[in-house]
Amino acid sequence: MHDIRAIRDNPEGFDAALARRGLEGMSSSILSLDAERRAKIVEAETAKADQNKASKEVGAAKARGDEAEFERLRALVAEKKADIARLNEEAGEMDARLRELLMGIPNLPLDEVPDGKDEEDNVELHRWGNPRNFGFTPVEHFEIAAVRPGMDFETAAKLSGSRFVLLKGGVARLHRALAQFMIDLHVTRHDLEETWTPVLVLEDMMTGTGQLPKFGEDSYQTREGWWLIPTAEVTLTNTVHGDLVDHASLPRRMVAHSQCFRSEAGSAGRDTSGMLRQHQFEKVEMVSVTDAETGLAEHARMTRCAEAVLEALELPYRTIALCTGDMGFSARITHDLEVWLPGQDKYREISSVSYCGDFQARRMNARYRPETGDKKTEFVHTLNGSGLAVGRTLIAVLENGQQEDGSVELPAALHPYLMGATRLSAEGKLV
RNA sequence: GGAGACGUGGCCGAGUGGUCGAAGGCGCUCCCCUGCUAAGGGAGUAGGCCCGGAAGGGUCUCGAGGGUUCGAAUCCCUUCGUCUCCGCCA
Repeated sequence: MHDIRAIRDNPEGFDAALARRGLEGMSSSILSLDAERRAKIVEAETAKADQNKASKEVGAAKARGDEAEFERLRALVAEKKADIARLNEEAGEMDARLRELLMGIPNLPLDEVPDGKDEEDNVELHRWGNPRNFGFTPVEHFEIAAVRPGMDFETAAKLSGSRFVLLKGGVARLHRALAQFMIDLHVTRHDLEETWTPVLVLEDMMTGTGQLPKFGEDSYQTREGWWLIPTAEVTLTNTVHGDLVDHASLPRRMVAHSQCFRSEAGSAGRDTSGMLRQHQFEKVEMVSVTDAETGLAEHARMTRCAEAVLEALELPYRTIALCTGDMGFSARITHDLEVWLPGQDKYREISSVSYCGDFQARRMNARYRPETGDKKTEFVHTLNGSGLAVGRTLIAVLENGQQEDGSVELPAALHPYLMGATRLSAEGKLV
């Protein structure tokens, strides 16, 4: 959520930043509503102050036995009451309207974010690794002989409908091994705290990280009112929801492996074959809670943490800076990692690392008290990034390791997680 | 699922209709004393919103929302959350 005072202080800057996102300027409508609201607050509070004053005097009049004065003040208070109720309601309504308006506006891009309309305008920052020279035409993951017995879309469709998958045998084990490997890497080498979280959350948490109120269509809600998290960003980030945290405890670096649930509303027809885009998938997610001073450095660090996973798995990738038009709602800057998928002959997104500034913290009311300077509280700054999407990493490992005979050679880093197995045979066995 | 209890400031915890934004403790900040791996004494210390150049002032907040009342942390209702016992259960 945006700081109304920041908009008041620099409406032109606010509109200019929105324009970079392809949105129309909104400062004038926001500020006129804000002005109306403040005037109403003054009116309501002045009336209320009068009432409070009279109320106090009522007691005094009663105490000294001045019945006439007592009755007069009582009547005065009663009379004021209706006015106050009306003014308060109007002020509250304006406040709610302003809040709703602000809640629906995406975060502003940092200066270093490249301008652009959509993914076409993203900027590649660097590449790592070289796509293998196969000597045959590589196929997509679900077409590899070694994979077919272990990746069952038909049965999953019977159980749950489209965009689900049932993994079996070596493929299922490889999938599990990947998640374990990622968590271990982050915990032992990157010093992130392993965390295990619920996947059902209260509505306020979804609002806190920005999924609600605007994007409810993208997630699932249970009959009881819980939301299924679309990413562990929701739970990890909201660990500080409503808290005044100790500044010395920052940065807090967390990692969790969780199921994620997405309705994929609006992506009908896209990536329908294979397990690239599912309603339910696993992701290893990193979240940092820090302050304004260290936020950007933390973003670079987190990006490196994600890149390290791909490098350890020997998967070629490129790192791109999302342009203003392609960034998510809550982000001020985002770097995506795209892994090479030879079966598609394309780089595809496998991680997204975003710095949100205090945008989510305002929604969550998550603060810290600086130990120096004035003692005013400050909002924390939050970051999140995939490290990595497990299903997509599985795809990448399979496609990049595929052999002409239909088997798959597996990266050395995974061997210990597979009890020494080094490949998936053409029959789908780990050997 | 049944029964009950609880939700107070950074933390712990008192407060059951006015003198309460709120005792006390802890923590933190500043000062004093002490000259020793410490202790003691004093003062200060909630947040949001609004007005104001500032000083300062107003208003709201004791989980949230609503109600009763001249007046509510304190009474009533609703709701969210937490806990306990019983039942059930991975």
